[in-house]
Amino acid sequence: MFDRELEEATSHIRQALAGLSLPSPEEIVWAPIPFAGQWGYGTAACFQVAAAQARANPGTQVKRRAVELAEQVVRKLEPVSGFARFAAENAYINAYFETADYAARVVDACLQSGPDFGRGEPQPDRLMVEYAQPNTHHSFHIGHARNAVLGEALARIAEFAGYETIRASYPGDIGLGVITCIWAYDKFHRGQEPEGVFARGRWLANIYTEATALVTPKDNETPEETRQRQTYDAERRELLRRWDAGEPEVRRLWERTRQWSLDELLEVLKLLGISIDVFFLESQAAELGKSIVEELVASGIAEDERANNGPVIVKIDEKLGMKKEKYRTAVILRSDGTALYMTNDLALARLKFEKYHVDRSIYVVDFRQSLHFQQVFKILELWGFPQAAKCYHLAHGFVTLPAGAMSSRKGNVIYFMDVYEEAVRRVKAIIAEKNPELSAESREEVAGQIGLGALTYAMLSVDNTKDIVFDWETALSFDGQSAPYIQNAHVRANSILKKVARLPEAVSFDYGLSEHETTLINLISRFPMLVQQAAREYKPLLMAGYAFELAKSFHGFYHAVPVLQADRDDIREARLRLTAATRQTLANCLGLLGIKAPNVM
RNA sequence: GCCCCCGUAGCUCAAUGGAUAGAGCGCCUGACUUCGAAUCAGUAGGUUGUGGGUUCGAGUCCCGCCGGGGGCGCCA
Repeated sequence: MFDRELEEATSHIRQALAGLSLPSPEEIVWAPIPFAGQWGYGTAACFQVAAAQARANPGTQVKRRAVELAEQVVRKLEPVSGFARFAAENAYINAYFETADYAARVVDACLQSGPDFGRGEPQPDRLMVEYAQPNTHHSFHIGHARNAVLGEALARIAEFAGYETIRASYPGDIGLGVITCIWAYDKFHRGQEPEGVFARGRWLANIYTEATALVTPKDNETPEETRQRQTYDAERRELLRRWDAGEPEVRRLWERTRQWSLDELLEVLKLLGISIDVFFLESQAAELGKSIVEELVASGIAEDERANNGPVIVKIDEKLGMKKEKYRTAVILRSDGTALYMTNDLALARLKFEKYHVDRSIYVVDFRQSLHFQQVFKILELWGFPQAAKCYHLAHGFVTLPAGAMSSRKGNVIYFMDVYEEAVRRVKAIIAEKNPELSAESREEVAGQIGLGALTYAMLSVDNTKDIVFDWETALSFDGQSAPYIQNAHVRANSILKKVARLPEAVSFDYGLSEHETTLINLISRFPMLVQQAAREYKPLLMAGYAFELAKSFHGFYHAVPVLQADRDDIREARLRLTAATRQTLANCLGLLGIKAPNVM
């Protein structure tokens, strides 16, 4: 927002240094001055110059020299429009903005752009973000929710930052686990089908858990139990073979139950505000994958050990000439010729590049699969895909329970819908207490927005790499650093603004601004740059932290600074516009996180 | 054995190589006849696991060690 001014200041500094017969650093970097209350940007350029001198003249004290230099440079600096003054402080060169101009420019720019405030210029790269890939025949749990919420936030941020963004989902709809579920369904529950999308999905997931228990060896099995289990195991493997052979009866059973899971997935995604552009199903990738394996064997990248009852493998470290084992050996096709996860991911990558023409491909998958994706990307590289360098595995931590990992197979999972419903229940109780006059209709809508917001925020306010230990009180916290706190700031801003018929036209901020106001304006001015940074670093956390900062500043402002009751009309108008700009920025920022900004709560 | 991630306040977590390492929760003390108290103001809390190195400057980068988690040929 202040690129032009800072560029001008940069060239002035270079001139001043030249005037002192000193070389300029290659790059002069500006950062916001950390002290609250006064606005501006500062640069540590003098440290670099002093350091260079110290290298030439040993014995030079760098810090003292940097302080001297900053003072000398500032004395020689010509005024730059937009800046009130330059100051040498602590060896930094600080440029302070013209208060009234700066405030008006920030607020006007925000209100003029409205929902587009912070949106970046269109970028040439096309991105695909792949996320929300639970297996079918399971039910959507809180760990899936973290993945989905994180991927969606990334997609929104990338899109807003200016990249054309395609949202992709890749449910795993086949594999021995899926077949095990179908086997048990057909054997013990044939023809049954509960009412309701969520109830049905959950019911199917329970069958999966029960079925897994039936085929898993137990301690202290009786011979009778062992025989039974082995029979069951043989049955499900036979079913997999029949599936692979394409038997219509098995396929129909599979497709029907799969649809139950996909129906549930779509409902959950809808609830989360996620609209996927491209669905890849794992089962559809197998055929292409197998042909790719043949290609890799033919080109000498892969080795076919099937003649010796082995699988098809790629010795990645060897191919790369690595001394230490790092990427190891990847199995890309089973010895019986059936496709693996790896087979399918190779096919999928190729589809992304060749059919959807993506320049950058982002895989949002938990970090347990880091090696898998490193192998995929390296094989793509060996294969000759230039886009391999632009594949990125966003490895995120997973959601565990205080007692340990969740496991669909073991059935000890926290389902997303249970948490969501509990969140809504709690929010409703609070509304009943704090805002009883809210209409029943609004109450329903708002409770969903707040409850889901709290849950979403709890997942996005932790850095990608960290695990989240799920507990109800933390996940559904409505106080402190939480979505409801931020949403409440939005509501409070709105409650002021709805009392005026029309927002005043652009006004001057030429009065003594309080620190509360300067802090707000400073934060608002930084939003567009932050969007770019979050997109570049794949870090929704930055937006989550920022939204809280902004809300906190607004709450402070709201408490201490009168808006409607301001002493003078011009101050009142300026503060109304500042309030509106804050509301807009809060809404935009929450929107990037996939969190709704209600007008009442 | 090898590879990846993490270690910051009692707890949960922040901090583009830059200025005095910050929030929230919890504890304690205050503020609603006031634009909505789901709020605000204040108190207390630190040898950033550890030892070196690079740098004008390191929580951040490099190496070693300690501790925790994950992964390593036909699960996904």
